[in-house]
Amino acid sequence: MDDLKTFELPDVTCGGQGTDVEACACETPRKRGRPRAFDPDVVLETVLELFWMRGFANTSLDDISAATGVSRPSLAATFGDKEALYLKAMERYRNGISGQLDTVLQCNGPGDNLRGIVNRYFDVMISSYTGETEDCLGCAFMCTALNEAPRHESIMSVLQGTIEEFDARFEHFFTKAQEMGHIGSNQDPKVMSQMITSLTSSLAVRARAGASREDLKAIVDATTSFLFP
Amino acid sequence: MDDLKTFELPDVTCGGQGTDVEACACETPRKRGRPRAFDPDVVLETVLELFWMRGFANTSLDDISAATGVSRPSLAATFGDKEALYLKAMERYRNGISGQLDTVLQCNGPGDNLRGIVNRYFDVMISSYTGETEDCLGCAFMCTALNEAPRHESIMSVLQGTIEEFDARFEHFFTKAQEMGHIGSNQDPKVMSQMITSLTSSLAVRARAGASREDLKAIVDATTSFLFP
DNA sequence: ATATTTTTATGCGACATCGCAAATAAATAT
DNA sequence: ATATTTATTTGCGATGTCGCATAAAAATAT
Repeated sequence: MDDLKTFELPDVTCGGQGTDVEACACETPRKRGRPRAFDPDVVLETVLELFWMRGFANTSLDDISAATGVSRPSLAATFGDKEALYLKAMERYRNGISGQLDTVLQCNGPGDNLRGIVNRYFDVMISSYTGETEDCLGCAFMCTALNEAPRHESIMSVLQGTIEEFDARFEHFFTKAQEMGHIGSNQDPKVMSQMITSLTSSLAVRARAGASREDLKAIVDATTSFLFP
Repeated sequence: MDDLKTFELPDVTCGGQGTDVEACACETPRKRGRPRAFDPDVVLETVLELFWMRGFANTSLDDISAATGVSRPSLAATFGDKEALYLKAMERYRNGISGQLDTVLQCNGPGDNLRGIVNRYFDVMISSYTGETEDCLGCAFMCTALNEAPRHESIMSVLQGTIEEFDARFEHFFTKAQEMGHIGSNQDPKVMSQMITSLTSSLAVRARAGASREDLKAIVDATTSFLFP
């Protein structure tokens, strides 16, 4: 059962987070002009929260400026226009999730079975969908990018890329799992993958509509019991 | 196999559509003042298209006025403010889908089996998600309501109601199906229902991201073959 | 110290959006 | 015919939003 170790998926480039202005004196000879008064990553985190809860169109640069304490011209100089800022915030969001999935979608030693791994995956997603506050989060892509995709080619593109990443991840995962005999040779890895991604989008919708962590876990448990008996 | 006929679900109130101004002289003694120069239902159809493709915040009353030929004050007098107009358009959308599901989610005589019924259901949903143009539609609720829900209690409420309607519909459907022995007594109707609703939301997301009718049908076929062998 | 570079602060101008108010138009009731 | 009712048209004012331009500040290079 420990040959599940070979489940790990190829690394997804995970942008350098937590780049503190002061702490980053590791090797940088410090640039020429006036130094930035804010940490771009911290700003992007706040920006993500705003877009996530209010949507792209409903979030003004003034809102962002007020919430981050960074003036509009500084935002523009650092991130570009509103769309570029949105894309950077979403890229960070996606990398954060991807990094967690890289960790969780592999075997943690013997006794770790397929159903356990899949349940861990859903724990990660449920956490990201429900957060730590009372806010109804859901998936930041589904909540905001679905809305904007037809009007912004770049947003459509990143949405498609995210879907493809999830598909590729799970198709690869279940193909490997089948090769090792953890699912029957009569089952289709593609179908298993579709079940997982489908349930994922369903959880995202329900979370946005107010479902609790427990509600979502109950749904996941019932489904994984059925899929991995 | 024809006892599947008892599958039909309770009627969902389906608002009177196609109310033509002239054709509706059936019984109406015609109201007092100046008659309306437009059909509210036709307007709502156009309004839905606008909101669907551009989202709530990105669609201005001026856009709607231009697309429908109805001036802003007339829109306000007929439908109320922007939020009320959105809700009425979405109610019409939902009723349209519900009406189709009432028809399709019941047995059409002997030879109509569970998998056939579920496939018919997905045909309806795929049609509504892909439409007849080149536009990437998806689900109007997921594309727009997920975005606005945290900021508008009424939109959150109609989103929750729609989710509950689908859940109730399929839980009832599979409970009946199980009582009649069309699915094993060891299977959980709730889980089957979750599989269907999950796949539904997945199709909606994929459609919005550009998946074709054929792409979606392939996913549905693979899944229903697995669920109803 | 002075110049150079980069970021920050302030503010203006153009435009879109919404709600509302007043005047006009088209029907029925008496 | 006149009055009444309802819809439509036109237009104004307040607000929000974005992009840009200019001035000030804070660092390094020489």
